[in-house]
Amino acid sequence: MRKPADHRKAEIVAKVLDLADRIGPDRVTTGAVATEIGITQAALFRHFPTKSAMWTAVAEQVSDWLGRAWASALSSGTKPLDRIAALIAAQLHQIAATPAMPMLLFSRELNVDNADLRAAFRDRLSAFHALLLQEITHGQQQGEIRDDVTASDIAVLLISLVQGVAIRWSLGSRNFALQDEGERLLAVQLHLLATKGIR
Amino acid sequence: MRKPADHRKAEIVAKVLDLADRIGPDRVTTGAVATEIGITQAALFRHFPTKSAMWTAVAEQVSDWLGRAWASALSSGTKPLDRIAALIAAQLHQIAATPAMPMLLFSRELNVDNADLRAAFRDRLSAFHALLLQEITHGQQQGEIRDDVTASDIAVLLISLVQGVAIRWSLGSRNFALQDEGERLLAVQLHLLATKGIR
DNA sequence: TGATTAAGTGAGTAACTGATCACTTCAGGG
DNA sequence: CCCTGAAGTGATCAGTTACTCACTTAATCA
Repeated sequence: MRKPADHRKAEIVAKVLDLADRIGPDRVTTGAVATEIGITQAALFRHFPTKSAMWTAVAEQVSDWLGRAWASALSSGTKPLDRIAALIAAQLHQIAATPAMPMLLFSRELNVDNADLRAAFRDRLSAFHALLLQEITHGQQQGEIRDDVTASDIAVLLISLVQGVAIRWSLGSRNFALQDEGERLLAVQLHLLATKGIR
Repeated sequence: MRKPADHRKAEIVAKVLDLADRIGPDRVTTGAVATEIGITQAALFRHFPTKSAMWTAVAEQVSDWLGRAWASALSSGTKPLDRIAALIAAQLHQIAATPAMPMLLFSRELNVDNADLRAAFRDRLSAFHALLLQEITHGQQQGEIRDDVTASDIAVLLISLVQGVAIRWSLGSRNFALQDEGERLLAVQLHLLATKGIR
């Protein structure tokens, strides 16, 4: 059962992500990936020169997904608060669909072995920060968001919210719906931020 | 150069934490620990039956530190807001002093290999949540904290703040002071929470 | 048709890791 | 003074992992 190269590559990337979720990023071995796909371990190296290259391909895949999700979030709604909520929701959705992501952020692969992977994720995170910052600033200019707190601090608080919920979801055996819980807390935080007329 | 058993045990635990910080928790090998201490790899197993046991000892050490830090934080100040700030500051201080902790939360060792370790950390996290919850509730009763948001949600927001800052600090090569940045953001969040008289 | 070549195989290898074991060293108590 | 037992050593083992290589298979196309 031979498959054309691009198909196999995509299949490998998907399996790496799947295994990373099920057994942890640093437990993903070339052997496990290969046998689960149904080919020999040696065959993997026909498609990727090294194991690191597989992870780099995974990072590109995830980066691509995130980019698309953000773009579509930004094109929904016109009010800054709505767009912010859409951005956060997209982020939560991506994490739920790629449960290995929180773990991946702290994996040995990313932090020690693969500098490219690390750089890729850092770029993506700061891009998200920039997008949020822009919307928050607009929100403050339009009076939707209180301006007695700097936009950058608000962005960090919102990003932290996502990460905190994701961690709790990840460590807590995923015993609640990440998306729902995240959006509930987001509503709370946005309520705090929208409240104008400080005493 | 022989050392009494307790001293060696403590030395091993400290070295495991040190190495976990420098090269990642899952890269800590018995060989590396031993040679950095200056003994043979085999000698480690005079003090711990398995490698897992070393990690369990590490968890007990960290748990102990956290417990003490929280207790001392709670005994400082009388106003709930002060005590909350002290709790968060203690947490930030512990993370800064034990930089391996965020990574450890997502290590293979904790998530896959060592169920005891996992349980120990989860217990500690929920204990922290409980402490925060209590202080927040007091704060609401005394009118220091707005009560149009549930205490539990506030607790999650504060914990998320810590985790979010820790992640940013960890991924960003620690290019800012975790403690300062964390306390600055905490002040912002507490400002949002303290503001009464919503319109 | 026959040559080319991408995809896959099976059998390896070198390096590393956790753990074991027989043996040595040495301090303290009877 | 010698005996016991804790602490350490050096050699070694079995298992795992990433990666290699000579070789086969099969689809494509000139």
